Amino acid sequence: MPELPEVETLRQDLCYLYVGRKLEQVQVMGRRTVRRHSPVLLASLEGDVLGNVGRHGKYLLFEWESGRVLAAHMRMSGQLLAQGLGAPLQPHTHAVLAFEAAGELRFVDPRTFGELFLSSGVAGAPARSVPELDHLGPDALQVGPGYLERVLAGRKAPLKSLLMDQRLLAGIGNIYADEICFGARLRPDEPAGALVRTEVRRLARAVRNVLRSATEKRGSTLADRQYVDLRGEAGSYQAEHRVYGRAGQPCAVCGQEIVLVRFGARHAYACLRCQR
DNA sequence: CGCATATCCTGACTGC
DNA sequence: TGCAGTCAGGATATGC
Repeated sequence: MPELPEVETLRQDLCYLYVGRKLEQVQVMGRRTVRRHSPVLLASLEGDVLGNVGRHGKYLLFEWESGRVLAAHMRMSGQLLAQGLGAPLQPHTHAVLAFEAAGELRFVDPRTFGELFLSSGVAGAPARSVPELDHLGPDALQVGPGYLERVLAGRKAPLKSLLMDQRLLAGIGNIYADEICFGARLRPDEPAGALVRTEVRRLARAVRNVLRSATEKRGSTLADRQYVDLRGEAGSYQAEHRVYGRAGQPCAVCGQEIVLVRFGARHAYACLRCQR
């Protein structure tokens, strides 16, 4: 389930493989994948040249030379895969973009939560020019301590819930929320508004450090291999996870057992000795 | 408004 | 071995 580091890895590879290439043919098989508008609208991109691939939070933004923007979100099980022209279609392939002399880009998604849509906005301008994404907060790599202090003040919801709230900051999901809380030495189930200034500063540093390091390692690929890169290869940040999925294992810092903390219907992995 | 909960969906896993 | 039940959790809708 791609979060910011995985989506950023996809973005970089997409730029390398497809920017400057002409889109030859679009096929949409999954009605649910293209659900915001008629699937045939995507075919109007045929003949367009890819100018850039941007990202805001977990959204990929394909910016075409015509000025149009194709947005993609993988949600839980979506994958973007680069394949040779006409290679056998794997199950749950919902869309295929065939590029001139660059093979096919395929959207594969068993659970069909992911989506593709052509934005009513225009490329070239900042991400704000995609009106469908207006509700998102700033990209998580762009936020600093001042912003976090402002949006967390007075909030009673658990810190982890707010870190994952895309309206506050965009790009953090389940795995990195846990790793960020550990990096900041803060309890994920603590009311977010209870943080004092030095703690918010630690949080801002952890957001940046964890997301940066994870992107350098090309993201996290778990045993279910729900996230793999364009070539189907795994990331390697899972080896650096300090708490996520490590219940029962000793904390790398203090040796105390990592536990699964439950709060409401949610849960988080944490070291309760290191984290407040 | 803020916060919690149900929903979408398939595949992997658990327990009988 | 098979099969029902549970869980995974990103975004959105709705309920309080």
